[in-house]
Amino acid sequence: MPPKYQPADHEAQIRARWDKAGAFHADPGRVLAAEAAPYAILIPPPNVTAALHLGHALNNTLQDVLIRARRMMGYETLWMPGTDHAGIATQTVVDKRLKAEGKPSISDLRRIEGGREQFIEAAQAFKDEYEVRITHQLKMMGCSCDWDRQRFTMDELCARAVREAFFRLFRDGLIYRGKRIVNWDPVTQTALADDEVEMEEVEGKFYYLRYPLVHPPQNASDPKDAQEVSWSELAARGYPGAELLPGEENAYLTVATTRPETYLGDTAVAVNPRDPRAAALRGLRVQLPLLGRVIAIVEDDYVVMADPEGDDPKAKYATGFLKVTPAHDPNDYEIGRRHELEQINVMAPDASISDQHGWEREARSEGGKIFVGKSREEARELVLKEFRARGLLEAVKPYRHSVGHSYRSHAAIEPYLSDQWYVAVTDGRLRGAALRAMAPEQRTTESFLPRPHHEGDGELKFYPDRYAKAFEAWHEGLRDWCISRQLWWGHRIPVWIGARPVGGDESARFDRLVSAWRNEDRVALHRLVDPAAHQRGESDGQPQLEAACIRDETDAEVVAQFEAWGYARDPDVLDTWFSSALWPLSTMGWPGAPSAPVAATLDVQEPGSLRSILVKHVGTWKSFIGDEGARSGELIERLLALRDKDPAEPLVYELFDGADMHMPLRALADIQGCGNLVCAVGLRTSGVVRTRNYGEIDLAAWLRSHGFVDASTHQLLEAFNPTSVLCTAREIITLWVSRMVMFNRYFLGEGSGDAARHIDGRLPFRDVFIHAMIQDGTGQKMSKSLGNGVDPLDIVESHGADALRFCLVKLTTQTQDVRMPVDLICPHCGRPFEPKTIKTPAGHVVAAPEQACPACGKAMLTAYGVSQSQKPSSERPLAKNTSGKFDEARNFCNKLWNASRFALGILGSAPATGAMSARTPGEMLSLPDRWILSRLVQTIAECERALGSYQFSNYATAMYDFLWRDFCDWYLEAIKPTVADSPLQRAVLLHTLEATLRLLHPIAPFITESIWDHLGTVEAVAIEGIDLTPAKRGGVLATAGWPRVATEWRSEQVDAHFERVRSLVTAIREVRSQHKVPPKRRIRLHAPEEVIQLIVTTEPIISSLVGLAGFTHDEPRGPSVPVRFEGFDLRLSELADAVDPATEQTRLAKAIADLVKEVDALEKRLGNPGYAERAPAQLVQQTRGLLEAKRSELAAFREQMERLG
RNA sequence: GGGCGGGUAGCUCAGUUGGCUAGAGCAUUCGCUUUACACGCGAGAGGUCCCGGGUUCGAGUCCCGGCCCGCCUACCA
Repeated sequence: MPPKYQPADHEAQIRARWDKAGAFHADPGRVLAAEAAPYAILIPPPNVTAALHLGHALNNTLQDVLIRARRMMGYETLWMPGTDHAGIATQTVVDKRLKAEGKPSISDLRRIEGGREQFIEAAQAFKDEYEVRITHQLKMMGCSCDWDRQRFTMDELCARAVREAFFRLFRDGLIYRGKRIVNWDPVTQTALADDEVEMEEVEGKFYYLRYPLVHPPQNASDPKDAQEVSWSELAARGYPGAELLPGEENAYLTVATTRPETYLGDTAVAVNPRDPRAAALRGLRVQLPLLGRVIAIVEDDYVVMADPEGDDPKAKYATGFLKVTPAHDPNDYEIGRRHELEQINVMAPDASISDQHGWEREARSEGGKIFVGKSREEARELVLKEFRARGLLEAVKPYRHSVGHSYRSHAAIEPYLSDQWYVAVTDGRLRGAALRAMAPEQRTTESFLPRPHHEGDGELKFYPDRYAKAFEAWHEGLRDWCISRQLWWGHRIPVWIGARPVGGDESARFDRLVSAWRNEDRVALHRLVDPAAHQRGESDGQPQLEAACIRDETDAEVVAQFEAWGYARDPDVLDTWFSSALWPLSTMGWPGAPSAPVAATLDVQEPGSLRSILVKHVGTWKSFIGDEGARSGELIERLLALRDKDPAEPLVYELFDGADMHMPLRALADIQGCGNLVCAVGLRTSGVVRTRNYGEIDLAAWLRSHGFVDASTHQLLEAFNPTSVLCTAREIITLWVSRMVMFNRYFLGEGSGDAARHIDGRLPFRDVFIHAMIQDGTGQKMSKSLGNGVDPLDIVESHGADALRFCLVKLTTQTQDVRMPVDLICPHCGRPFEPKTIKTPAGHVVAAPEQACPACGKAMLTAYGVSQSQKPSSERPLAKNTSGKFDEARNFCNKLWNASRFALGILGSAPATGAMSARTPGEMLSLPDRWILSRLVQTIAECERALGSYQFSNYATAMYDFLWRDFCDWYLEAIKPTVADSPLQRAVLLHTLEATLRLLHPIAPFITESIWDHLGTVEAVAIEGIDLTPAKRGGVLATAGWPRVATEWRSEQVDAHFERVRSLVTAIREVRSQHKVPPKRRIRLHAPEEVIQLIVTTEPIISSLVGLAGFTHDEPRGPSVPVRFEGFDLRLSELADAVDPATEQTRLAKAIADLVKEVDALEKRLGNPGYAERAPAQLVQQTRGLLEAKRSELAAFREQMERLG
C-alpha cells in the first residue's frame, strides 16, 4: 500500500467490482417471500435540464448513506434512480440552445408542419445527453442505486402511469377544465402553477386616474349619450366634499393603480359599502376615458377604505375606489364573479394589447385603436400620456412592491384568463388524504385528523419535525392545481375535445359505442362545464363541447372513432409535477399486475438458462406490430429475427393475455383477438452481444428503450411501497411531497369512484427527511446563471469521492444551511487560488468571468463567464472548482489509509497462531484491547442512533473521533510495543479495523472497500461476541454485514482505567513540552505506590508513550519538577542537565491562577444556601469532592512555588 | 403582514430532557524528518455563548422583550 491514499487510483476499479457483483440490485421476491425486510428510497429525480451540483451531491450522498447502512444491516434494499423531464425548464434550455446553434427554434417551428415533433426530437436528444451525464455523476459519487431499474418520467412505463392516473381522476370527477385567471408567462406562453412564480421586489409607481361620472345611458349598447354628472349634482346627492369642487364641472372618481394599462379591460369601479361616499353614487356610472365604455359602480367589502394616515400601506395609498379588471387580476376576477361583471381580455398571449382575444368593441374605435399591438410597457406609457393630456392623471407616487415573475423566463407574470385543466386537490379524497397521513403529534390544527386503524393515517413523519408545519399550512390554504401547460415537452393530455354528433343514426351510434366503452372503462366523458360558470348558470345555451379522456392512447379503435367524429386531441401537456407525483407508483410498475408466472413459462425449455426477463404491456396485436417503419414495427421485426434466425438465439419471447399469464398465446387468432397483450422476453445473455443482423447490441438496454421492464418490476409495488424515507430539500415539501402522498393514497385506495365511500390507500413513504441547502461562500443560492454551482466531479477530482461524501455528511446538522466558499484550480499549473469577485447588475457577488492565476499568471474562464456566453479556449480554458472545506475529510481518509497500512503491516508479517480458539474471554486481553472494544461498542451504538434519527453529522463525527482520536492516537500508539508478539492483540486489532471499515463504509465506500480488499487474506484468532458476517455478493464490502459487537464488551471500569493512563500520560507530556525536553530524551518518574501500580499493570504503555527511562518510589537525587496526578505528588527528573527555574515558575503561576479561579467558582456554588438544599445530593457531593481535590492541588502548587523561591 | 431558522473562539460550525473547567476543524504559537501518516505527531494560546429582563440552587440551553442576518409565504389598490 502506498503511503498516500490517491482516490483516483482506486475509485474506478471499485465501481467496476460493485457492478460485477450486482451488489445493488434489489430482489422484491425476497421481500415477498418474507426472507428480508424491505428498505427503499426513491431518488428525487434530478431535472435533465442541467448537470448536478453540490446540492444534489448532498441529497444523494445522504440517501446512499442510509441505503448502504441498511443493506449491510440485512435489509433488502432498493434505491430507485431516475431523472425528471422538467417540462418548462428543459423546453426553455433546448429552445435557447437551438437558437444559439442557428437552428429553427420554437417560434419558427410553430409555423411549420411537424414542428412540434421536430422539437421533441431535439429535446429528447438533449435529455439523453444529460441523463448520461447525471448518471455518470451519481456513479462517480458512489451512489448505490439499482441502476438496472433506472427510470425517466417520460419513458413508456412512467407515461403509462400518467395516462392511467389522469384517466382515473378524470373519470372520478377530480379533474376539470375551467376558465380562470392563471399565472401566464408571456415569454414561454404557458400557464404556471403558483409555485412556479417568484416574487421579486420592484420599484413601481402608484398612478391615480380620474374616471368621469355619468348617468346610465338610455341605450346601454350606445354609451355616447351618457349624461355627465356635475359636482354640484353630486353634492346634492350628499357626496361628502363635493360642494368644495367646481360645481359645473364633470365629477369624477379617482382610482389608484400600479397597472394603468389594464384600464382597457375595466368593467366596474368598486367601493366599500361602508364608505360614506357609496350611497351618493348609487345608480350612477363611470365612463372610461377614450374608450367611452360605461361601467358600473359596485359595492364590495373587499375594497379597502382610504386612510392616508394609516399604517396599512394599502389604505395609505388607496382612494377608496378600486378599478375592477376581471380578466387581468385574480382579485378583480373574484369581484367580477360576485357582481356578474363582464370579463374583457385585452391582451394576446404575448401580453401585447390585442383586439383579437376578447376585446373587439372599442378596440376598433378612435379612442381604442391606438393601443392595439402595443406591449404592456408601451401601453402603460400611452395610457398615462393620454390621461395626462386630458387632465385625468391626478398624481403619481413611487411604490415598492413585489411582482410575480416566471421562474424560467423571469418575465413579469400576467394574470391571464384562459382555459386550463385542474386537479381538484381541495377535494377531501386528496387534500384529506394528505392531512390525515400526518403523524398526530406533528399536527397543529383539527382538520382531517387521522382515523384509528386506518392504513397510512398518522404514519407520515417529518424530520426535523418543524417542517410538518409547512406541510400542514400549505394544505390548509390549498387551491385547485392547474395542471395544463402550453408546452411541447411533456406528457400530452389524453383528452380529445369535440361536439357529439347531433341527431340521426350517427348520434345513436355514438350513444351505443360510447356507452359500451364507458362500461369497459376505455373512455370517460365530461361535458366541458366550468363549475364556476355552472354556478352562475352560464352553461345553458353553450355549444355542447365534450371532453373524452381515452384511457389508453394506443386504443386505436376508440381514438380513430372519436377523431372521425371530429374530436381533436388537446394540444397541452401536463405540469411536470403531475408525473413527479406519480414517481412512487410509476417506477414500481403501477398500474400492472405482478407478472411472476411468466418466468416459469418462458424458461420451460432449458430451465435456468435465462439471465433476465423483461415484459411489456403492448395492448392489441395491431398496436404492437405497428405501422410499417414505425418504432414498434422495428421492434417486432428484430424480436423475430433474434429469436428465429440468429444462431446464438440470445432471446426467447412469448405473448400472453394480460388476464392469464400462465399460458402463452400461440394461435394467431387468439393473439389478434386479445386486447390486453403482454410481451415477455427472456434473455440468455447480459451486456452487449454480437448478433448476425444487427451488429453488437445491448439487448436489455434496447428493450428498455422500447418500454420493456424487468419482470419483477410489477412486484416492486407490493414489496417496497411504502418506501422508507424520502430525502429532499425544503423547497419541495409542497410541490412534490404532498402530491406524492395524495396520489399514492388515492390510486392505491379503494372505491375511488365515489367520494363518500373512498378509502385512502397507503403512503408512498413514511419518513420525510429535509436537509440543508448548499449556498455559495456569500450565502447566495447556487444557480447556473450565477455560475456559483460546483460540479461534484470537480471535488471528486480534487479530494476524492469519499472526502466529498464525508464532508457533506458531517455538514448535515439539523438546523444549518451550508455555505461553501469555492476556490478555483488553475487549468494551466493546477494550483488552487481564491477567485476575484465582481458584483452582477442584479447585485450578486460572483467570481469574475475571467481570472488570472496568481501563480503562473495565465488566463482562464469561470462558470459565470460561460453563463455570460463566453467560450472557453485553449488559451482561456474553463477553471475547475475546489474548496478547502473538503480538506478535513480528505485528511481523514488519508488517516484511515495509513492506520490500515500500519495495521496490515503488522498483521501480514506475523501469522495467526495455530491456536484458533473460537472464544476469547475478555480477561485474557490487555487494557488497551479491552478499552478499544469498549469504545467500539459505544461507537456502533452512536452510529446506529444517529442513523435512526437522521442525525448525519453525529454519525460522521462519531466515526471521526473513534478512528482518529481513539484508534490512532491512543490504541495504535499503546499497542505498538507489544502487538508483534501478541496474537490476541493482533486479533483485536484486526477485528477493530474491520469493524471500523464496515461502520464507515456507508459514508466512505471507496476507501473502505479498497482497504477491505487488502484484508482478505489476513487471519486472526476469533474473539467472542464480535460478529462480522461475510459479504453476500461478489466478495464486496458493500454487501457485508454491519458489525455486531456484544454489549458485554462495553465496560465503564475499563474506560475509567484507560482514562487514568491517558491523564497520566498527558500530565507528563505537558511537563515535557513546557520544559522543552528533547523528544528523544528519556526521563525518570518518581511516584507513590498507587501510581507505580498503574504503570506496572499497564506496562509498557506509559513508559513508551511519554519516554520514561524508568520509574521508582525513590526521591529524585538531581534537579526535578513536580507533576500533579490524582492528588499525588509525582516528580520528574533527568529532564535536562539543569531545570530552568524561570520556565517552572511561569508554568506554576499559570496553573495556580487557573486553580484559584476554579476553586473560587466552586466555593461560590457551594456557598449558595439553595444549592445544598435543592440540587441533587449526588451532584452536591460531587462538587464537594471536586473542590477538595482542587484545593489540595492548589496548595501543592503553591508549596512548589514557594520552594522555587 | 404572517411563519421558520440562525446570531457560541479570527473563520466555519457542534453543543438532544438546564448540572463538573463550553467543544471540533481550519487559521494561529511553540517543539518534532518519533521506524503508518507533515493530508502528520506532541503541547499551547484564543470565548462578556447578540443585547435586556425573567424562571431556577444553577441558564449557551427554558420564558418574555429588543436588535441584526437568512429563508419561506402573502400582497401588483
